[in-house]
Amino acid sequence: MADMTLTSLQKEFLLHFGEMGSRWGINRTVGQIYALLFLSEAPLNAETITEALGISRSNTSMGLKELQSWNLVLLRHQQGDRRDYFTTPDDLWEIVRTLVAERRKREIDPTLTKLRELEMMGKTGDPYAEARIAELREMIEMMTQFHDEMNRLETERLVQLMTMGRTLGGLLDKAPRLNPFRKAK
Amino acid sequence: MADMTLTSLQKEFLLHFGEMGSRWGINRTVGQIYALLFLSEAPLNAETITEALGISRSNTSMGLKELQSWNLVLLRHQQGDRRDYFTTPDDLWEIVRTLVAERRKREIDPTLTKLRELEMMGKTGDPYAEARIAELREMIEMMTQFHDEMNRLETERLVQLMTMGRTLGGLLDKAPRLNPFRKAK
DNA sequence: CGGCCATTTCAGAAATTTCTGAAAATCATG
DNA sequence: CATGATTTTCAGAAATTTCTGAAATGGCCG
Repeated sequence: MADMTLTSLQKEFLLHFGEMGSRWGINRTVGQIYALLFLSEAPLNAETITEALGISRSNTSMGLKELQSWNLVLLRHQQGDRRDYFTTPDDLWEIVRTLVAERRKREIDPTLTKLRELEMMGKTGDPYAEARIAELREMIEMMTQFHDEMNRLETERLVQLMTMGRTLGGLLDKAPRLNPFRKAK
Repeated sequence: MADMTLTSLQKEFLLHFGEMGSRWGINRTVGQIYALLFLSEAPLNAETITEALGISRSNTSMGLKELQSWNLVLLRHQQGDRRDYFTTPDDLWEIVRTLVAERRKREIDPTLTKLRELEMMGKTGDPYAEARIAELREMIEMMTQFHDEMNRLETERLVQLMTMGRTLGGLLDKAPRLNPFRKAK
């Protein structure tokens, strides 16, 4: 295995990601595996990760599986070595796009589906709840459509948009108004 | 207590929020309490919530405390009744703003602080990790600044921006370019 | 002050999630 | 198709989180 003495920088970063893991909807181990890969220039194999983090080999396997299900790691192979090596994308913007897409898939889309389903139920004798649900569905649709738009922009454009600062408000004056939308109460 | 027979619409919505709770970083009970308040036109007191959800009074108390720490519920009082009554804001945009702000506070800000702290460590003998950490910090700063900007817009403007659709890309051509930023590799 | 109603706290019980070691599956290669 | 290296699965153990009932706290009113 590559020498797996971690620098104090790596150690601290990795412990932080571990602690934050629970807040981000992944567990400590998964957070730490990700952090380790993120800071490693070269791809790492499961055995190296296991040693570096002092966890069981099976736990590493499950953690990597979880990261793969999030599309957060890339699988690489080395010439003449059958083991799997993992990395994270170099491009941070790609990472963020993936993260947002996956979170949307897990945290938003199922709710959108459920809301549409509830609206299909028809009259329920609770007009207030029906209205609230419809309103919520509309808002989520608007936000996911906006996300789709942002996602369509190339990275350079996205950065341009994000660094616009105060101009954002003024810019809207120049935009044609489409889809006039009722003002929120 | 107000009659707490739930309609089937309420029941389904509430169960869904309960299930999603874990994905959203709150627990089932907290999700259900929020869902119930969200669909109720009138504010509810703890006893009513307890009965409606079939949980213990103390669990309700803890759940409400959690929701208050997220600023997701409003406390109301009724004339001649000493009990606390809770609701959610009518304005969904306000709810989303709060949600995003709180998530940022819990999920992003501590990491930003930690990254800055790690950068203070100075030379660590791991230039790649140092560079990666700096790059991550820069990106998070850019995104949080963008969030601050969006947050500064009034709701009407925000809706206008979000409903712009395809025009978004074209609009950028009209914007003055500030802060040219290196293209991602 | 004392009684009463409402809410919070908290220690332990219950439920859920995470982790491990051992066994099973996979799969390239001789 | 047998071998050995690698990865995955999975049942139970360990750790963590959530929930409860009982006791403590808080505060209003007479």
